[in-house]
Amino acid sequence: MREAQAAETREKLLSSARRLFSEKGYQGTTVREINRSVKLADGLLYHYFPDGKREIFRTILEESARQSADLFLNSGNIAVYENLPVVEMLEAVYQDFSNNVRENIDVLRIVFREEEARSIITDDRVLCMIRGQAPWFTEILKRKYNKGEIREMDFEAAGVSIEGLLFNRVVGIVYDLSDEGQYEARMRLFRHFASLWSIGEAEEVQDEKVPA
Amino acid sequence: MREAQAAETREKLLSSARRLFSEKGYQGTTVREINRSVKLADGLLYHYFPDGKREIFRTILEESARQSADLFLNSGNIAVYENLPVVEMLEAVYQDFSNNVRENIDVLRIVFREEEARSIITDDRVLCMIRGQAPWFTEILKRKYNKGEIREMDFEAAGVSIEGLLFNRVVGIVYDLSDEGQYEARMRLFRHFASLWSIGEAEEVQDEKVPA
Amino acid sequence: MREAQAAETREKLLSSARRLFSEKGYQGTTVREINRSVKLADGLLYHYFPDGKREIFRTILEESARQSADLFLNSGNIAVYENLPVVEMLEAVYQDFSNNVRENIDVLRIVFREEEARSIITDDRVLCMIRGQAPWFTEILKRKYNKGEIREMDFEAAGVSIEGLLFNRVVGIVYDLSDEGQYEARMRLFRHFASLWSIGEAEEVQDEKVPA
Amino acid sequence: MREAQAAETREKLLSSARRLFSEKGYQGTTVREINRSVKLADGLLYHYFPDGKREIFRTILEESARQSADLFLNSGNIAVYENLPVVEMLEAVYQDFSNNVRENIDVLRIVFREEEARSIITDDRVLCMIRGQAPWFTEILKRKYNKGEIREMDFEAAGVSIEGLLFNRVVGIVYDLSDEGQYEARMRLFRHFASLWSIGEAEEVQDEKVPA
DNA sequence: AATGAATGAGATTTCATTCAT
DNA sequence: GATGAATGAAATCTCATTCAT
Repeated sequence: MREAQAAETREKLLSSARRLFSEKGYQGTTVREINRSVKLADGLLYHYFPDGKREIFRTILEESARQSADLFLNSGNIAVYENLPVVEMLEAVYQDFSNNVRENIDVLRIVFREEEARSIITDDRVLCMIRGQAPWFTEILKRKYNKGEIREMDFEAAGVSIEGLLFNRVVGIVYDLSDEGQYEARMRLFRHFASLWSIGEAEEVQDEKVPA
Repeated sequence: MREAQAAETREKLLSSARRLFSEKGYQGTTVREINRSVKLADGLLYHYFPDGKREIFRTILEESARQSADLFLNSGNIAVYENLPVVEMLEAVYQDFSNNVRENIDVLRIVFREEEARSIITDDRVLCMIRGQAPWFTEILKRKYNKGEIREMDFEAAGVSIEGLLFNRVVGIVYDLSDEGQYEARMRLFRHFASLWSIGEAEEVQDEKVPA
Repeated sequence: MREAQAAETREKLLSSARRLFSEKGYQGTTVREINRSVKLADGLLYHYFPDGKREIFRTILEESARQSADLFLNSGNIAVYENLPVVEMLEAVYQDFSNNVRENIDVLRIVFREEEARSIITDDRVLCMIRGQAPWFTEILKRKYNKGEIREMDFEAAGVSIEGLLFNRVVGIVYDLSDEGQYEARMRLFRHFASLWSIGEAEEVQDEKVPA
Repeated sequence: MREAQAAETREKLLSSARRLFSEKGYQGTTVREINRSVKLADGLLYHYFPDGKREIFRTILEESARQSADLFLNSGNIAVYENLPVVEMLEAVYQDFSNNVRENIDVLRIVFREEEARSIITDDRVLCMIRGQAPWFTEILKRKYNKGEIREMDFEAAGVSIEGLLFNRVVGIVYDLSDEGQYEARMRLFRHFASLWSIGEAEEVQDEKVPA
């Protein structure tokens, strides 16, 4: 009862602070704002987080790091993806990835903004992606090759290049660059990859215009 | 003389503030720090920037926006690039682009961190890249196709995918993700693209490991 | 308890600020001085008056305007005054009025000094007096006429002229022009009016010198 | 030439500062504002007034004190006034006095606002008036009595009461309380005095209403 | 647990004045 | 005489944190 309420208050504090930090930055958010946003008396925050603002910040990031062991694509979906044709597979990966990012948008924005956040999320799965760690996409491509759906190639390099596209998507979401009206452009890009990867002769569409 | 000295003082203020804003963020940088960093009295900043911290911040971004009409790759280099073999061309583009980014790293970090900065740099060439604007790379590929160096494909889509890689590089530099020791991994990626684009049969290397 | 103490702190701030503003002017009073004068920490004023110096200034004037509906003579005294002989009546009015002014001296000084104060105290009873608003004195004179104590005259004009004398007293108190040693001069003035207003022949004293 | 220009600059500084001090108060006026108002470089004011803002303030008041030996009514007009009928005489005195006040309005406003000003203008002719110093009005009344135009009375007391009315006028002008539409009310007051002072029986108008 | 009054260090900004040119 | 860059003390205000109730 009392414990449950306390836990609830703690959670409300964390999630409200997370939203505020994400919107206005750590320094741009005042402790008073956090308190007001959950209708808490000024001193009480220090009951839940004795070290104050800094502790609430660290807690948000640490809990986030713990929870998001599978922040991004979990390998469980590999089986689903491998059975889709290339273009559909790419779009499915893209959509799932985008949704995962959107669910973690507050913490991602904090990570992009605050240097200290990046030192807390040490094993972060976000920024490291651009270095080419995420063997699952490589795995999918290899399976498709084994089924004879795509040609032989450097599957790891191909995985890295797709990761790059996905990482761009993270940045796009973090910085509110809408992908409205980008569906056709994206499809065209996916078809382009499908064509490059295809076994026979390329049947690329070339006259279309990529929409702005 | 005196005018020149005044202009120099103004420049020192601007560049010192730019560096501090980039390192510690707008809110994390105090006016006092800016003044100390140029060894000037507390009130002087208001002589050059009567609206204070805000004005010096806007000025940094506005002047940067004006100067960096060609912040990234200028089309003048197209002729150089088109005469290089694909892998070398990609590496040259990558290096030139990285250098351009490094030269503007302070402003870029500010733009990534501060929401207000993004509302000032409205026509920015940074974030917009991920939407696929930069026809110059497409142009290079078409020329190479006309020379018979690469196969036919959707050149615009190919351009967009390379832009994506370059944009990843921007983020990498902004967030201090070193590319030391990444040379081989990058080369492998470039060779992968070269292979996909090549006219004859692919001679891809597949057994190598991309280093972490 | 705690609420009462908070209210007391607020009151101490208000009355200390009122005194300081009255002595040294709005701009001549520092927030620090106000805080020191009530032995409180620098930030506390903003707890009670979030808009700071400005707000405490407005509050002083607004509360004063509300409380001083009967800033000056209240008509309840008319019955007392009408039963006194003319000279005694004038002296009684003068003394009561002077006391009322002295009780409000701080706010009056602020009103005389600060333009903004005059825009807050819009329905002020101070400056408007010189335009001849205060029907109560006219009423007293009429009653005395009805009792046969004074001659017929333009009672309203007579009221206005006495108001003028009282207003001079306001200015005298505001600007610390003591009326010590002015008792005889004042009496002479009152006797002069009594004589002018008297029914029979004037028995004016004429050889006396009004002291400087 | 050069001296003349210097004197002119000095005068411009003084009169501009006088206006600014009168409008915004001593503390509310910045040295920079004064300099800008006469298009002077920042440091140059200290050439003309080595002690800066304070010296310019003292100079304004000291020069004003010297020049306005006859700030108010000069006795030279007594001859004119004594030949007018009472009501016309009072109106003439009122108008001349009002004009004199208006000509000195800037300094008067400074004197009303700034305590220090009142310590500089020690022999001031303004505030002292309310203490009954201005024998000239007494003199006029005596002359009128000698001509048989008014009855015998305490002429000095009468002088003091008229001074009070005039002093109210000073305050009215200083505080921008217009006397538009007050002409009839004033005339009625003057007729009231004329009636009280008249030799025969009073023929007072009593039914009129004094306009608000 | 809860409240919000109180603290005080530190931030931004102002401004009279000085001084090198 | 003239300029305006430079100075630095002091003002207003913010805000994380503490603490008595």
